[in-house]
Amino acid sequence: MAIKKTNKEEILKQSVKRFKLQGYYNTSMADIASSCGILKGSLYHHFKSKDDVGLASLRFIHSYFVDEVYAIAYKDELPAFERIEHYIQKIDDYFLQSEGGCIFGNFALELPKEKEAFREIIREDFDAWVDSLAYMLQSRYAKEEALGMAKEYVALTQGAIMMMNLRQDTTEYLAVGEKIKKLLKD
Amino acid sequence: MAIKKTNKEEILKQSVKRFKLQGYYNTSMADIASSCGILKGSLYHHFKSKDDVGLASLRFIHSYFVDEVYAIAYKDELPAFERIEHYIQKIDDYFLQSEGGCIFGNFALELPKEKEAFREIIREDFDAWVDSLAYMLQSRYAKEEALGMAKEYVALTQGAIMMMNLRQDTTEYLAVGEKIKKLLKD
Amino acid sequence: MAIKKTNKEEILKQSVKRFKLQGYYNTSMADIASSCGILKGSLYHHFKSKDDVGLASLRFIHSYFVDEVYAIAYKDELPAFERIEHYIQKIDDYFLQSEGGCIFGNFALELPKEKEAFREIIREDFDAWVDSLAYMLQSRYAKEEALGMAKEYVALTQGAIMMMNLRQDTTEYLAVGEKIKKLLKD
Amino acid sequence: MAIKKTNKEEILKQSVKRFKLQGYYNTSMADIASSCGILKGSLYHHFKSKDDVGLASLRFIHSYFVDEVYAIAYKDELPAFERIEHYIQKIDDYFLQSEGGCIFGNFALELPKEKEAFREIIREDFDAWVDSLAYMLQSRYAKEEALGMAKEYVALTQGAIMMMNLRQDTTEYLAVGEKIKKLLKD
DNA sequence: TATGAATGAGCATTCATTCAT
DNA sequence: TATGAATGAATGCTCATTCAT
Repeated sequence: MAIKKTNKEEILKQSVKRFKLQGYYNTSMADIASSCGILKGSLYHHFKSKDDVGLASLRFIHSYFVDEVYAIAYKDELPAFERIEHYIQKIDDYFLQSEGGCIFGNFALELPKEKEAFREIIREDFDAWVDSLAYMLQSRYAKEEALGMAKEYVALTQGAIMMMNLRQDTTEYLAVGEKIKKLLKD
Repeated sequence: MAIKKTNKEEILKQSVKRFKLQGYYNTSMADIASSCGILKGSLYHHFKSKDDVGLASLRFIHSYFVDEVYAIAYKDELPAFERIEHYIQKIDDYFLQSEGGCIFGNFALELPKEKEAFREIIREDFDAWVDSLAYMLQSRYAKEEALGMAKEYVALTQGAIMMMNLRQDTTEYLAVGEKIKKLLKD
Repeated sequence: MAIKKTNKEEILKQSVKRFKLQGYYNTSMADIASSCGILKGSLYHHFKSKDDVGLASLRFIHSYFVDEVYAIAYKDELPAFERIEHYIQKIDDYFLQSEGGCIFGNFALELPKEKEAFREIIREDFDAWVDSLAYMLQSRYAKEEALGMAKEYVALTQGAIMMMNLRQDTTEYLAVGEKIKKLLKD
Repeated sequence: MAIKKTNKEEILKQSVKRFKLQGYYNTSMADIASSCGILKGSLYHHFKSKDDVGLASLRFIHSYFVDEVYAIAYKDELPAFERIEHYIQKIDDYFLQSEGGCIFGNFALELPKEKEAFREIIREDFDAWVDSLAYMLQSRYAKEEALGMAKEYVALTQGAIMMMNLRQDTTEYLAVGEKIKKLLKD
């Protein structure tokens, strides 16, 4: 799952940035290539199509979240509240610093139903997000209740990112994180 | 050679449908025209550019929501709970029956920052949504509290629509409506 | 030859203005219509095609020059120098006041060989110009010499108009008129 | 699928030919591409827009005249009359053999004022033409007089090319060259 | 006559993709 | 791998023209 530390990673970093800021269809292979300082023809040495770049971009970010964020939830050696604090911190770091919102949410709303391969990765990421959150909540809540709460918080976070981008105002988004943490606070 | 008569409203209905299902950039003027049974050149008799169609599409749906949905909130002759029940019913009718989610949310996540004219209408709609919801909640809650709740519920609804589309499952979305209604029940 | 004093004349005035400033191919029927305050479809009640408008525009200006300018040359009751002074005055009035140069010269250089109907009217106008000028010069010079001089002056005037438009400077153009007048001065 | 290799110079040769015969607006990118045996999309590998092709066409011909024609004027090691004979010979070679007249004059009369970039190159070429001609004439005439003569001859040549194209008759055009040469003869 | 809607072809430009070098 | 030239289809848009009202 870990992307090889080749040029591919640089291309994915640039394409994720573009896709988040401009959308998938509004980003051309030439845009991505120019962000990487290469010609668009050269992109095809690394990826066999634009969809391939798009899918790899999703997988790239998914890997990051799985390894660096969702993993925190399962560190059973730490108390749940410490874990959730760190978890929310990591999520905030990502969404507050990188412009353009969440590539999963963006692609979910932009791409048509037919792009099932994309939707599958997006679902996979949201599932991993929900599961990790629910895992922490189970330290206090029943399994089903924790799952319902987690689902709601993931949806709410996506909505809050949308509003944050639209209004250029972080308060609403930050309130969501606080609310989640309060669920395990005492 | 047979001349068909189209009107702006018909074009907007078709374009909204396309934009919601395929996204803005992935929908061509030819797509819209073919949905209307006319040639793409003929579209330019009614709208001067694709952006013009996009903006008019947003205004068209915004008008519908303002007149048919948000207006319900201000019918002071009815008890608040009756109003919110009707309000949620209307919103559900729209989002459960029309495929492709919410054009405001979709455009918010797809279009780049530079398309400020689009973002303005989207913000306007979300504001009207929040305000109308807050107005009903003020029958029981303080002004500030009601506003905060309303904002959260609009964001949550957008997130829930995203998940509903992604998972083809309405339960999470429906739960949001129930939760709002519960705020005024009893 | 005199254009009926209907709306047709107004259309021709506007189309000549547009053609001179923008060129023939760069002027659309919609441009002309908008200059007249009507819709492009309405133009076809007066002219059967764009070429028809173009040809009528040439004939319109040709008529003006024949009646109002070249005719001066043949007023045998006046001395030749008085005639040429008035003649040059009229030509200067036209080319110094109306922007965009000479529609005959412009069309001569823009339109392809295949537009023979246009070229014929242009040649007709230049012939009438040369002939009228030569007629005055014959008061002092032999027929052949006068004709040669006249041809040269017409060509020189066209070149001078080109330079005047290009450099936004009338001195070179005005020098041509003075030089012609000097040919009959004493 | 067979890939042809085109170069910029070949494209410019073909575009100049088309522009001279058909005019700028009446020549499509597809026309130029077809003259080069490539597809219109491929043109954009070499030029970023039609205006870019047009400007490069002007610069291409301007370079030719500067290097191959105007330069003759400054060969001080040759007597002025020999230089002017060679100079006029080169100009005649160009305008008598290549159909469609002078691209500078054609564009000057066709393009609207707003295309200032085009007009600048045209002015530059005419200036270089006037200056080189004036330089030779200064071997016999005072500076100011020589400059005035040169300006007149350039304008006259442009007018004569217009008439030559219109009447398909070279006599008037050739007379201009003879007249210039006579200024330094004897 | 004038309007307004439509046509169908054409325009400049962009796109994802291919491939010889 | 990277380049640069090419492809062929598509895109948004404009055009001259037609015609029912």
